[in-house]
Amino acid sequence: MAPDRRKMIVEAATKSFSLFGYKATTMDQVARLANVGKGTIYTFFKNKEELFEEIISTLVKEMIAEAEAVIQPGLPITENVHRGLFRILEFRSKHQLMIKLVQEEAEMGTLAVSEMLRHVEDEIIAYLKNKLDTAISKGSIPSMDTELTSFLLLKMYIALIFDWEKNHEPLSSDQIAQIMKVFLLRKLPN
Amino acid sequence: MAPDRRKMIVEAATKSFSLFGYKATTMDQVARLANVGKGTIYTFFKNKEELFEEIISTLVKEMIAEAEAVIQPGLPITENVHRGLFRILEFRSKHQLMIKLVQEEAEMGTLAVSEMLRHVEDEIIAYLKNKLDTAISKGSIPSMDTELTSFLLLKMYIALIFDWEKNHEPLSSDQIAQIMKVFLLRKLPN
DNA sequence: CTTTGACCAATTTAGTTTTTTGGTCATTTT
DNA sequence: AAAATGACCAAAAAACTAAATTGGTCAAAG
Repeated sequence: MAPDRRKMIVEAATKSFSLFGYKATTMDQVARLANVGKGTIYTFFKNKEELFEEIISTLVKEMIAEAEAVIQPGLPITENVHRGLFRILEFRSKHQLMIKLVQEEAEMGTLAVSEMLRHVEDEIIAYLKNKLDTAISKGSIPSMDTELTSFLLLKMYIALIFDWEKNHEPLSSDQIAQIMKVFLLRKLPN
Repeated sequence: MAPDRRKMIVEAATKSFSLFGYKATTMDQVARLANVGKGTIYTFFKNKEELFEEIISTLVKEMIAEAEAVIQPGLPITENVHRGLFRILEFRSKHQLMIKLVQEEAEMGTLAVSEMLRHVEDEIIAYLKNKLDTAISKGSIPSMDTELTSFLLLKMYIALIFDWEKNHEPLSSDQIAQIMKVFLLRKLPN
């Protein structure tokens, strides 16, 4: 039963990134936590950033699995887009690694972290766009620029959930759902 | 012909803030540029931040004057809101002081600057809300939550004009106008 | 062939000194 | 007397330095 070193490394790194952030996580620490020599890490990953990438990639997959889990085929597409997006942003604001990374970007502006968060955003938009394209081909919503719409939907959700609350009473899930419908049921330029 | 010292101070400070940003502008420099003893500044302004506030307040007034200048009473409200907002964001992205402040916030995170930019945003939203309230009372657009709508409109504009361009071809003014119409002509929850 | 940790250049941090800064106020100018 | 000034000060920031840490390598061990 040779231990799966790669897996141990990824688990150790995930834990450390979640706890201390990207910058404050040292490769020595990851090696120690993973019960592995430091050099071993470099047989699986070219460098620290690539290890980080693998972890974020897993996180994005989890995120999308979460979204898929709340989507119900019987419901209208507008409701499902809302549920999925809402779940993704909930995930984003509850998941320890995400919390830590967002915090690190805000207060230290670590470059690798900014790039990774941007990448996550792009993945969410791509996922959303895919859903919209399918819905259009099925005739559930009018044809539109799905790239632009996905982009706007995500930006709006982020603004409504994270920025609006800084000055106002939080919006109910229903209110947010209504706002989104305005977008999906009207034709946007394409 | 006693020189208007207050005015000279404000002009010198505006120039210096625009050129070097808030932090890098020293009160000594402002005094020198204004041909005034340093103590004189403090007979007009309680401190550096209050001087900054006065300048930003003037800038907001200019901004709104710019918006008013492109608004034409004959046009539909949706067109006018688009014109005004577009002009405001154009101003924001062209005006030297604004450019410098946005840059300073991004790369140094100066607290006083963040607060001031937030304040500017709030003023724009308040201006917009006022326009929408008037339009509703005249029956030009359906009744809606104007605070929320103004907030969303501004956030969307910023996303479309500044964020979208990072990955995509810039949108035409017409495209942006269309997106905005979707918002103004449909009832949002209130 | 895989794994390792001592090793190294390069970067970061911590500790210290020096300089600069916002703001005051006794003195000067008008 | 009222307004304006700039030398002055405590506090904050910048510059400098020494010390410690880091990501990554590689010869040796397993």
